[in-house]
Amino acid sequence: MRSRRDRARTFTERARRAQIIECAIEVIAEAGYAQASVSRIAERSGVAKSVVLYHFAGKDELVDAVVTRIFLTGAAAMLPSIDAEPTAGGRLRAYIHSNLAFIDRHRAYALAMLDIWTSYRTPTGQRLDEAAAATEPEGDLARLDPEVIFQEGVASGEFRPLPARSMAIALRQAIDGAVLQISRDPGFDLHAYGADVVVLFELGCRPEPAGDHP
Amino acid sequence: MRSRRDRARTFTERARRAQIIECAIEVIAEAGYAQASVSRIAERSGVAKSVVLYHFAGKDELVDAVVTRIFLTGAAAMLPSIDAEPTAGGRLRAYIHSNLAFIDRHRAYALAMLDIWTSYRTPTGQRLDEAAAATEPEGDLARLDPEVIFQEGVASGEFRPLPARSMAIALRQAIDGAVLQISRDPGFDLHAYGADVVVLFELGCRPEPAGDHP
Amino acid sequence: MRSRRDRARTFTERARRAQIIECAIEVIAEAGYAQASVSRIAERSGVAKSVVLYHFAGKDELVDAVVTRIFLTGAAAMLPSIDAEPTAGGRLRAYIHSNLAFIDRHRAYALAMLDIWTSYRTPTGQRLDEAAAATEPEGDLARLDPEVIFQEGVASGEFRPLPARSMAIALRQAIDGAVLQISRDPGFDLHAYGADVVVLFELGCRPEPAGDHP
Amino acid sequence: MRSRRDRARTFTERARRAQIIECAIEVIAEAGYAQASVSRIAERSGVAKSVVLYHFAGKDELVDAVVTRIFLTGAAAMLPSIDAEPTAGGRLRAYIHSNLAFIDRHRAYALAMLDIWTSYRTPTGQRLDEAAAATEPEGDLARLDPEVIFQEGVASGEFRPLPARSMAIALRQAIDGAVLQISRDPGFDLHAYGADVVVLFELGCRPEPAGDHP
DNA sequence: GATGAATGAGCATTCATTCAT
DNA sequence: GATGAATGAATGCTCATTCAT
Repeated sequence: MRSRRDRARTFTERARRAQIIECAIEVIAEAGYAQASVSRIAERSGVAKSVVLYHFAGKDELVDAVVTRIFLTGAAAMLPSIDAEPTAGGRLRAYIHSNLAFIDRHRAYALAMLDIWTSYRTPTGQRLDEAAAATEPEGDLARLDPEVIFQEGVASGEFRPLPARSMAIALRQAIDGAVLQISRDPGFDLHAYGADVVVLFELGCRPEPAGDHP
Repeated sequence: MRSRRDRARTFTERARRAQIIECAIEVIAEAGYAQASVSRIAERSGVAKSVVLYHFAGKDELVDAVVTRIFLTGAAAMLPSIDAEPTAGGRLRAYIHSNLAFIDRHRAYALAMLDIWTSYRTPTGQRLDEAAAATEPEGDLARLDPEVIFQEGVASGEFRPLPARSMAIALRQAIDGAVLQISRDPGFDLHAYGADVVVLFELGCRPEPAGDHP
Repeated sequence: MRSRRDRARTFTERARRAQIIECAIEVIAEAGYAQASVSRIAERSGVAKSVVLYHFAGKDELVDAVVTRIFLTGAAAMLPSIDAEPTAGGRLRAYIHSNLAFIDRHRAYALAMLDIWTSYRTPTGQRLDEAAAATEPEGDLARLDPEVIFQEGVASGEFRPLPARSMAIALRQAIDGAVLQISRDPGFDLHAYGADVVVLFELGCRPEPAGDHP
Repeated sequence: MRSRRDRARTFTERARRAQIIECAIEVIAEAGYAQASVSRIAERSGVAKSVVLYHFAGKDELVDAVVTRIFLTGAAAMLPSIDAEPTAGGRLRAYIHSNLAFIDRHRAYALAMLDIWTSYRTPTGQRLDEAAAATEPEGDLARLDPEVIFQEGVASGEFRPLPARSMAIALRQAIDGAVLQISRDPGFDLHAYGADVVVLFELGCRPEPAGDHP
């Protein structure tokens, strides 16, 4: 669902939007989505509350823009590393490491995304998925879905015949778990955790040696 | 008048409390913690808003009761299966299967718990962990912490020398991922997913055969 | 306006009422009228909230009973001293001293009375005067009105031809001022203040010597 | 957005605030402080409840503004008359007359102030004194404290060696008594009462003639 | 006599949103 | 473009009162 202002924005308009989005991310990351009122976001941005709602049709559109911004930034950070890998195993490792590196470098982004992901609900109780899925670029979403990597690994024989969907769920959750950890303990070692997750999934994907199940 | 906590509650009181707790769980599961106002919970319970606050000192006490109720139900469902297993591997499997079975049988409980776990913040921004840790029975909490299982498996040589903390995070997240899935797709096959997670962690925990890395 | 239970109360009933009245006075004195909810008064009395409203038709009737209790106690403490004095000047001194002595000995009574006097309002905004005036024994009220003393002093020539009404207002207020003081500083010296007030009014009432206004 | 206090208020803002303060004073004067809810004040102002809370951070800030408004108006009305008098006796008369004149001309102000003064309690039970003392201009407060006048009169020999504190209490109470009277009987003659109080305190302060106590 | 339970009216406050300027 | 002002809906909570037992 595109706003009437989606096309042909002036430079100022784009700059203001970007600034407000950035501040919204910070506020959500620091105080949590529930405490991130339009007022607080405006205050952080140094503009009047009504300015925020001038640039965004409503709070939902702002959240939408925030999600898109985080997603695109994440995709830009992760896709090159992943696409550079020729093997499914390589892409799996690259996926995990680049995602955790992104989380480490853009903690506010990761925290905000997780918080929105878990807290955002429409008045009817639905989660983020629908609206977001509609606005996000299909292509990138697919390329960032680890299920594809697992499927490719199985198809090429690199991985055992594993259930790609279940593995993808477990992997996404393992990575999101890292965000939860840094929200509780900023000193949490993301790099080490990433290595541990890589090992877990490497062991969990390896084709069984012939004599393993005699 | 003795204070509400001082003495045993009457039958009516216990029944009402239980009913309100149950309704609160349903509302949280359906609409999310943020949308679960005292009003909505009362409405669902078929009583006036003030009745809820007559039986619970405040919203915090209600949430507390909800968390305790879910936790105790979960612990009662999981601990027997886990404690019955003599090996760490057996306990790991029992942990996963009993947890997913509990999620399947008490979907609202699982959804509500996950939502509270991720959404609840004290006014100062802290998450559930602290308050909960203080009020919940120490012993059960520890026995339900998968980190212990991993540590025991490593100690006994059943498992490879794995990082217990990271593995516990990944496992908890893998299980919570199942809750997220059923919230999006009630037809999601929890049993199959459980089996897949068991395999992933069995493979990820197995001691390396001597000649594995020649 | 007399409640239907005004006559023929059992012993238990009277005891309960007296106990609740006493507790109400304490609570009002300590926390202020606005904070003196039926709940708090019941709690202090060690009975259920509904018991208070079983013995008193409503909060207003309770306040009424409190006011009457305080007034009667005060009258009983003051009237003998006052009535024992043959002269208006003597009665004036006795009035001030006995009133301040009563305040000192029954601080909770005095504080509660002042608080009700200044804080109590009917929903329409009217002060205590009406309802109270209706229930209090006319005779005692009149004998405790300092205006009468001033009138008698003027009539007998003991006092200058002073405006009895204004003097009575000023005197009542001077005495109530003492209650305000102890509410702010319990160490306030009521006895010394009483002596000062006596001097002020003695000087203010003395007939002018012949040559004073040449 | 700059915080509400940061910079000069706009004309509209100042006007609305003044209007709401004025209405708050009226409501407090008529119905009493305890009954003066934000709702009633808004209703009287002809605006929505939320408008009041848009212009004042909370009820406390509104009450603060009310107290300041009344105090400053009163000080402006009284100080010139008092400061114009060279003698303590003159200042005493000016104090009483200017105060009663102010009460007469701004009846709502006087009633509201008295009600706040006697009814306002912080959640911890403290009265207005502390917070007010902190925010009000030190100088004016001191110059409006009658105790100083009594002390000066004693020091200069104009007055007998009287207890300044007790006299100040009695005087303040005598004046507040006038406010109570008009709240009960709007026809009460403030001017005449003022003259009576002046006489009372003149007689009560006069140095004793040498042969007075033979 | 006593009380637990229930309730509606009211409270201060927060918030997303609208609108005239 | 930007914003101050206004507003209604909703939130958690308190309280006096009613009523069946």
